[in-house]
Amino acid sequence: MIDQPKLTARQQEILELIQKTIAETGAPPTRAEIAQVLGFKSANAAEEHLQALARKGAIDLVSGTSRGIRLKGSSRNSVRHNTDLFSLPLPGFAQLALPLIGRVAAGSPILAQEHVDRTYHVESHLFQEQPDYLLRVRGMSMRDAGIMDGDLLAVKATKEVRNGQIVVARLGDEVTVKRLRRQAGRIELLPENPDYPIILVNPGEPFDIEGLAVGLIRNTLLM
Amino acid sequence: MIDQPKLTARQQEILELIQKTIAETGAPPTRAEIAQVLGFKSANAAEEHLQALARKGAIDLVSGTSRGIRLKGSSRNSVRHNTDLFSLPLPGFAQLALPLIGRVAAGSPILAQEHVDRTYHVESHLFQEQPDYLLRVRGMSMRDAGIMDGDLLAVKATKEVRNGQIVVARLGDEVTVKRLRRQAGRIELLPENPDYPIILVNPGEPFDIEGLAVGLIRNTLLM
DNA sequence: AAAAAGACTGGTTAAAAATACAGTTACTGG
DNA sequence: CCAGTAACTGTATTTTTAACCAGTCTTTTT
Repeated sequence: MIDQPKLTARQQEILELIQKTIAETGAPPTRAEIAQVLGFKSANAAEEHLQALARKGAIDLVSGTSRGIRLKGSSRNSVRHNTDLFSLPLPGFAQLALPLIGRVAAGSPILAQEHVDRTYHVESHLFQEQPDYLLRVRGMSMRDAGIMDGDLLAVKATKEVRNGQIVVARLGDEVTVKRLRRQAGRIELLPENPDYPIILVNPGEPFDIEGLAVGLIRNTLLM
Repeated sequence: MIDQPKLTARQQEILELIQKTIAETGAPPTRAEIAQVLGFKSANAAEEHLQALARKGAIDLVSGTSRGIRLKGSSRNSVRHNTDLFSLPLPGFAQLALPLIGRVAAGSPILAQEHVDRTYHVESHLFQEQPDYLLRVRGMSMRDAGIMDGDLLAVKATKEVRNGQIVVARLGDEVTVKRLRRQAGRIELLPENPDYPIILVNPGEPFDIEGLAVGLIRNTLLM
């Protein structure tokens, strides 16, 4: 057998993670996945460990290909780790941590810590555009668009919104969800419920686009 | 074990290529690699074959993940998997794999493999009750309950439903989402849209409760 | 003590990959 | 004959991923 210079404890950990990922998901992990599982804040830490492992002959790296990690020699017949209850969990997919924003206090930025009720984790591809946070909807002004009181609106924090899209807007201290209409230099916020008034934004009035609605989650369907 | 509808010759070829690629390189192929080997000029051809294989239950597609192809059942000759595919991405956040059911073919069980479009992963505590699958809603019969065409209804596969809850019911070959009303030994399925008729279930007619609506996801909010 | 290696953070960039959409062609079963 | 399915081509867009650079801090090794 080819010699294998001894690995550091950390490198051994990385190697076992690779074996485990292959055993469980059928494919080697990406740098980002390794970093996530081991708690690195930078995928580069994983990259360097992989290069060290490749230098020491434990793995081969296939350049330019995703998940291009190949086990070599004795690494290939890996131990089954699954019986270990305390083994590290693995992501099989990209995950998003979405803070749930409840009431937004007057005047404060929407993503301020004190608004965060809790955090939900969902698959990042659940929505077409990646959201940044969840906003609990208050009131029925968007009822006819199927956005009900208590719903969690998935919002992407951007000011790049197109005409007719549903946006999160701030008018002074008030945060509201409405459909945006920009025409003839005028901005209107349209409710989707005839019982609510159209909001006209007059020039000079405090107004800001906080984000774009990209999806919706309702977890209060039971009764 | 779940049945596997027969594959076309081409689909069988794709499946064998996936098996071969895993055996030789240790990871599943990309769409582009499949296309190159089989001589397709567009990677989309591979994509469509993969989706067909996923519908027929031969593979699982992990959305948004490079080389996110997982062999299932008898296709998985050598690679041992965790019985139920799921480890947790982070301690404390149990993830749920929810198959998305698209069209439900006449007469077949709702969870039949060929209906599964793809699998989404969400945190298991996102909804009050743990769902078993997502059902793509068709039509506007529940509009006034905020359930719109194209929405993904999170459904718990149970027959234990209470009066007034929103359920997935089967009437013969038809699967429908309605509010349930049981009174005086009579069962009614109520739409939440005055344009749709109340469905009266007469005794003796084929009728079954497929599940309970526990939540909703809308990923088609953008326009 | 100085140099080297190990273990990271943080940011950038370009290629790889997934995936959507609009078509085309051929075949198949009512 | 028509609708539906299978099997593609071609284009486009966005996310994922690999890979590199510049640092910091600590532990080994010489």
